[in-house]
Amino acid sequence: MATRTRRSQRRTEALSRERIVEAAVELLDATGEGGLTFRALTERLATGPGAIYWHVANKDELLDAATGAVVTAALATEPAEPPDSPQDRIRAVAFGLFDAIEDHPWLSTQLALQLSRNPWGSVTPGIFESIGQQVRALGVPEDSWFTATSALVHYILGAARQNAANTASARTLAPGVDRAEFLDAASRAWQELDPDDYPFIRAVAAQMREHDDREQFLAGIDLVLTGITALHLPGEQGRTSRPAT
Amino acid sequence: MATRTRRSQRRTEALSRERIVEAAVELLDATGEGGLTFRALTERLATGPGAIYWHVANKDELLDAATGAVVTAALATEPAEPPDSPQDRIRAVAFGLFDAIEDHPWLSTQLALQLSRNPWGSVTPGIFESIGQQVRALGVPEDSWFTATSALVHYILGAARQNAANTASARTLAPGVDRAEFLDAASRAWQELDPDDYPFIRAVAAQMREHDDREQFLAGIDLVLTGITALHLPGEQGRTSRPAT
DNA sequence: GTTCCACATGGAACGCCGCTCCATAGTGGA
DNA sequence: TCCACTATGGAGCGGCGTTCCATGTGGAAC
Repeated sequence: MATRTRRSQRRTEALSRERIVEAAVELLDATGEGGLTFRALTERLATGPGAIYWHVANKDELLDAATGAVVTAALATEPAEPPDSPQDRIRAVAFGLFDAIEDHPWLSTQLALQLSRNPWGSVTPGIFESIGQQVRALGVPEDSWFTATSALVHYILGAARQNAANTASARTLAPGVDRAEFLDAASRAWQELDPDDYPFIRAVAAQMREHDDREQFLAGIDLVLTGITALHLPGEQGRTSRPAT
Repeated sequence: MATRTRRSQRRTEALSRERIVEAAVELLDATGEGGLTFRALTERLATGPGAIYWHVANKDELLDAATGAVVTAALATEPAEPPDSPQDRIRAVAFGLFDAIEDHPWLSTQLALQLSRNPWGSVTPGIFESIGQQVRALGVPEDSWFTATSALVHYILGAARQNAANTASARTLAPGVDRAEFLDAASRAWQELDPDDYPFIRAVAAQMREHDDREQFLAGIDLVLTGITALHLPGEQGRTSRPAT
């Protein structure tokens, strides 16, 4: 967040970390994960590698910054109808990330990498914070905050990733075929798996054909929310007999 | 463990896809994700790239095969005490994956990549199948199988990944410092974040210092299981409970 | 026992990558 | 006016995944 309000425009347009990250996001959106190259970036910005490396340490940092920029924007967008409960706010955050991952397919991979490589960088804590604040607002006891938030975040990111992968596969494998047709074909392929090895996947394949993505995603969130409510807020829903740890 | 009963040994030892994958896993374990190189692999196997490419299409396929081999082994290992309920079997599968990811840090990244790139390859369906069969055994109605299984799988892989990232960070950043000291330091760092931007993370940082990883992991699984039970098995809420560890 | 050929091998080389180095142009302060 | 410093862009390095191809090899056919 450097204050680059100065009028120091050496060339037609000043180079800045912000402009580099912006170009990186555009490049990723346009050409996919493999399309972000320092050579492609230098061409698009009409400069050389040295100039870029003056503002950015290396490619990983650039990818992190691009991921952070998109995620921050996704977390900042306000939902259409203002949520009036913590549950609705969690759903709003979840769909914000869901849509961002669908709009930027590379984000899926990048978030996963960020979560496994340096989980406590700048991006992940932002997501945890957004969800965690609502978990707290639900009234979950403090010693369960981390568990509840983890369950929500991991489901949200995992399911959104899987959804985006379906969309991407549909686009890549058969550009003319739309998503529904792709899922239909995939569903039929799963049903031809060995019944002895994959009885469950075969059985579940049928419903894949006619499911609504967002509804499915929402159902998973509600499942986790139900678990949180039942386990930690015994007054409001079913009580369970499991003693607190 | 490899059945090398064939007599077709052209050289001192025959090259085979199996032996290549085995060497790749060893290389990944020893030198990390970046250590798997076709050059390192040719040296270790005392051969040339051409010989390897005869058995394996490209590096991605090799990584997939290595991931598949480790995951299959993890799913196949029987738990110490035989589980007698679907819940226990789910916990056993979860800990099998948890331990595998902890033993092979590269697996974390690789599973995430596999889930986002081609989610319906050979590895992911195996995991879905293992969990899904137990979800079915729980008595969950068929139209909720996918949702329940997704929630479990995504939590398991996400939480295991995060745990492995902590272990790996502890090893990488300070080889002499053990995991507890690392978490302690990280916890203190989080508590110094801006209270306005990160109130939740700050508050949660304290419990990170003294939590037990496996217990925490288990608590998340039980949370999702509770959600499944409460939402889909209204009559049997007590069934989620487990004996105190 | 000899011939033969498809399978299998390993080394050389190609193109692209991230990244470093460096000469130098522009710019604000003394 | 000059200087010190920031910022730039191009040339080039080492390493990567991958391809190509000449050559070795062992079992089947005769």
